[in-house]
Amino acid sequence: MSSPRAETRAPVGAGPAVEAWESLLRSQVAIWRLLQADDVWDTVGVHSYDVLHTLHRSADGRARIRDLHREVLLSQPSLSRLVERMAGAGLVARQPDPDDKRGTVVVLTDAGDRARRLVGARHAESIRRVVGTSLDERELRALRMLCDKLRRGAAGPGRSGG
Amino acid sequence: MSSPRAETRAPVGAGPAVEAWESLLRSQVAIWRLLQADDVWDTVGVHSYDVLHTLHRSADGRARIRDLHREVLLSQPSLSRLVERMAGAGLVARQPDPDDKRGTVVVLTDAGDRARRLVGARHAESIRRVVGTSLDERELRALRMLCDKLRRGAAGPGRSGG
DNA sequence: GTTAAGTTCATGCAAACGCATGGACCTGAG
DNA sequence: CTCAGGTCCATGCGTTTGCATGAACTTAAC
Repeated sequence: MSSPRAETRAPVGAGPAVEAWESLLRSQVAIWRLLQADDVWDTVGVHSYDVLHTLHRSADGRARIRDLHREVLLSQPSLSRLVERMAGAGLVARQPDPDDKRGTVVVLTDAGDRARRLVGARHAESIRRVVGTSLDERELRALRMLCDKLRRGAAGPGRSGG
Repeated sequence: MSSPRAETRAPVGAGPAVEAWESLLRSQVAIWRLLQADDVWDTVGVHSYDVLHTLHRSADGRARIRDLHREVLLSQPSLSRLVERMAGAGLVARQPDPDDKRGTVVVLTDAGDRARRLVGARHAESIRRVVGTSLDERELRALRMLCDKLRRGAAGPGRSGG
């Protein structure tokens, strides 16, 4: 009760887009907390797993650093150094790109894929427990559809200050 | 060498929960990128704004560090130091909690609220442009509903490795 | 060929982060 | 009261991050 700054507009009504984004962000934070705490990231860190996962989804388990950078939420220098560390740990290998001598191709090694599979299995179980118990299958599919649409929309327009 | 991993199960079909989460995460990353790049975080950083925003939503513009920690995706020590910096910048003030002498109450100052409002307005506009153009109002409401449900579900159960 | 502009990745450096830990305080049992 | 266990915040310390920048290369124009 009572109110400190009573004249502030839009306490929760800043428009459906803002509300949706806020809800998306908060839920993501809440779930991320659980996944990070509950899951076992003993062998590879979260970002490392993200790289391994992205490589796994790429053709032949290899991708340019530039492409990884689009998927992983990490600055380019940070990603560069992460890959360097992962290469040191034997999870990936770095090769020069024959088609573009500026490029560095990151290749998923057997050890890297083994680690990815191990962590991925436990991670998936975590997700099913945390996410899968809150929504039923119909809702999960709807959520996926909306997020996919959102992502596709963000990839194209939205660029340049309106 | 040779074909890397032809027998890997579940390339995309790891279950609806995993798919939904992955989609949520990826869309969040894509949009976050745009918002970070496009928006103007010149005066306050992203985490600082998060703190300011959370304080604004709290009763009387004040909250314990413990409560802020639940909302902001940051470790407790990092949050502690962020608040310290923000206090140094005059965005917030720190007071001992009279009811719990362990606690530190963070109070939103006028300058902090001014900064929050300024950044918040531009940020909201960014969100409307990036998020609001991809989904219509019906979809935005559906997304919000699903994410809220997800967050409520994550708050209660999901704890302890079942 | 030559030159200018754009792209891709790596490195120097300061700032920020998380983990482990410690001190102060609260809570509950005996 | 006393004592054990839990909570809350701050600090030491090594690691990681992002920004700014540079080197190497590609692309396009002339």
